[in-house]
Amino acid sequence: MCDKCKKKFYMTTAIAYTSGKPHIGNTYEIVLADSVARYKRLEGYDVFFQTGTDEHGQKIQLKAQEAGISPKEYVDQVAGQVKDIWDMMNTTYDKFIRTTDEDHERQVQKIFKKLYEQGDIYKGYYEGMYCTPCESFFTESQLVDGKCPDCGREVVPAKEEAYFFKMSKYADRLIDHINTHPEFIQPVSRKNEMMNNFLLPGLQDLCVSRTSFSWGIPVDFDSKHVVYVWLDALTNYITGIGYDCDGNSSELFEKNWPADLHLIGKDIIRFHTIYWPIFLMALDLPLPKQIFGHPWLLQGDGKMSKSKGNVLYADELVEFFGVDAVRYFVLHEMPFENDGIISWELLVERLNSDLANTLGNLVNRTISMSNKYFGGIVRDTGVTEGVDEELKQLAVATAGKVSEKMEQLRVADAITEIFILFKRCNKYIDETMPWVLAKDESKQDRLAAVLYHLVESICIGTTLLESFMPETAEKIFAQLNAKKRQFEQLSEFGLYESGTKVTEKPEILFARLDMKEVLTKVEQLHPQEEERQPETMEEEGIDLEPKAEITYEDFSKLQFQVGEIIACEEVPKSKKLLCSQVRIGNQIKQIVSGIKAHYSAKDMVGKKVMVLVNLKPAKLAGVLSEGMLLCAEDNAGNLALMIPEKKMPSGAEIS
RNA sequence: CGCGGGAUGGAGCAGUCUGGAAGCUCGUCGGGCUCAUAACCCGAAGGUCGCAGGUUCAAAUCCUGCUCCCGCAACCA
Repeated sequence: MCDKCKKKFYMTTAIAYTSGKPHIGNTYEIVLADSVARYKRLEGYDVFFQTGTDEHGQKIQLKAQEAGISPKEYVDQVAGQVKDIWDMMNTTYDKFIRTTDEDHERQVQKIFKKLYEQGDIYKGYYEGMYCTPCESFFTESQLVDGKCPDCGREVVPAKEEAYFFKMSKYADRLIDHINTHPEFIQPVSRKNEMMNNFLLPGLQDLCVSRTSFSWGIPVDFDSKHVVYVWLDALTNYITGIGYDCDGNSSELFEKNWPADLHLIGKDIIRFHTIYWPIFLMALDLPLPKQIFGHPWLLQGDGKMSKSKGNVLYADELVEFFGVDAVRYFVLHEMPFENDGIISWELLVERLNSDLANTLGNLVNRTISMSNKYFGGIVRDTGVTEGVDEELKQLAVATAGKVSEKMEQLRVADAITEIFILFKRCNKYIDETMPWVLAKDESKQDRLAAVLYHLVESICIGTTLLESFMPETAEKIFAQLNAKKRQFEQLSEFGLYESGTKVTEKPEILFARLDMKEVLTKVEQLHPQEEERQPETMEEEGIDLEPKAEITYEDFSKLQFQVGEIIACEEVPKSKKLLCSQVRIGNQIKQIVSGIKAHYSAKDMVGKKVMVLVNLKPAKLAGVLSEGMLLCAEDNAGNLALMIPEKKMPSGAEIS
């Protein structure tokens, strides 16, 4: 196919927020996208694959402040990290856009202005209660006793100037589009969610500017404001390929827009299926063809956490298992609609059984036999038997099956199809028993044919595998002295050049790993927290950031007393809160505490505990709390109430 | 009644929309084989498909109620 007649395919990932190093979950998305991009290229599409980083916002401004550097320096650092990980994962993006890129910023300003001028964006006021010292807005419901929840001071009704986007104007058009394009939102279950929760009840106008922080793209005609999040972030999909809202868009843009696929996490589906299409309508641009909200990769069984040493980052996993094994795992283990689980144990299991046993060993034994029996020369002697047919048929049918799955973005299933072929190859070896043929002089041609069929099948499977495990595919081809096939050739059997010599020393593709060894190493890397053993045991001490020194006068402001819990119940509608009636001397205070996970309401009753009594009352989950029960907390978040070491009367002062 | 997701043999998942013999991978057990990375191939055991009702000739699948998990949200005082 000539380059010009290739069909274009423009796809993107979400841009990563540069507030910190991306973890395995973020990394999953780029690998998923990369496998789709690579597969589309194999199928003959002219793919443009964009990813990048989202670098504005208050959070980043704060992080930079903490680090004592400028926001720009900070995002440069993190964006570098993100890019390094993307590159380490061997992903073939064509463009890495950063929202701090000059051309992006300029274009966002122009877009903002244009939308303002055509009346889609209007200046309004964000109304609420304002606490001047805290410089913060609060809604009525956030206030505590009508005062600032942060500092407790008076708040005044105030308005903050802000620009809003008129969402409702385009809602009907969007609803119509979604209804007439069932493929627009994937998986379909998300579509209903969007419709029922947001579109049908009526869209609120979206606040698209802020004055409360400065790290953002300034609104050029109103310099107090910076563009707020979505208008900045989402537009990367068009600015990255050269959109210009004055009509001078690049050729790249004209060729590639609308996008064929936005791959995003399920958490930001709303923004991509509602706000983004509406922005595009306002700009009079066609809508992307499909938005796929993938599920999340979760860690372990919930018990896994820092304290168990099972926090997972891509670079660490790659060190243990190699890039392709990690790619394989995240792609294969990730279901289509529900969240998937990743853990060291599962990773080892998959690596051993699928990669080492099924695939690696197949390649290895095939090459070994070719060397042993024919000095490495693989010949097609044409001596076929009935048993060959099944293998051949499967081999030539696999590409079609994989494509079908990929079309639906069922990447895990697509990979499974390829491995079905490899498993069939292993079975074929048992069926044909080359080692028996080898002992019979008259069966030499048959033996050669068997090995040829194996090599040929492996080549077909490996071509398909390249999208998911590029390095491994390359290694296999190198060992077989073969080349990647064209997609159209995958339905032909027998293209491996007869008489080719395979490598003499097959390299182990994936060494089996010992589960215990891996887990031991992991533990060394992330020392487990000491199991809490009630009696003895030297414990690991906990060091905290030291706080500023205080005077005795400061301390004496706090009033601690022993309180007896005379009743306790769970706070309805809350997950962590218990509401206790605490007798302190002769008065009873109601105290709400976030300790439900550690104490049941029944456990609490009768305990004499340490109470901070002169804390300003506050409402928690709507329930008044007039003090604080003091607890010790360990690194794992376990709580222990402070209880007097000897019997003390209720109300006894603690000082 | 804040929003959403989930519950299928020991583990991880598919199947649920469009009812019709409970499936996949791993693990376990037994057997075969020896070219190969203690790998490969075959076979078996193991599930009242969270619970209770209902609809139906037929329910993992549809309806109702409930329980338990997990995210997010919530002022973890």
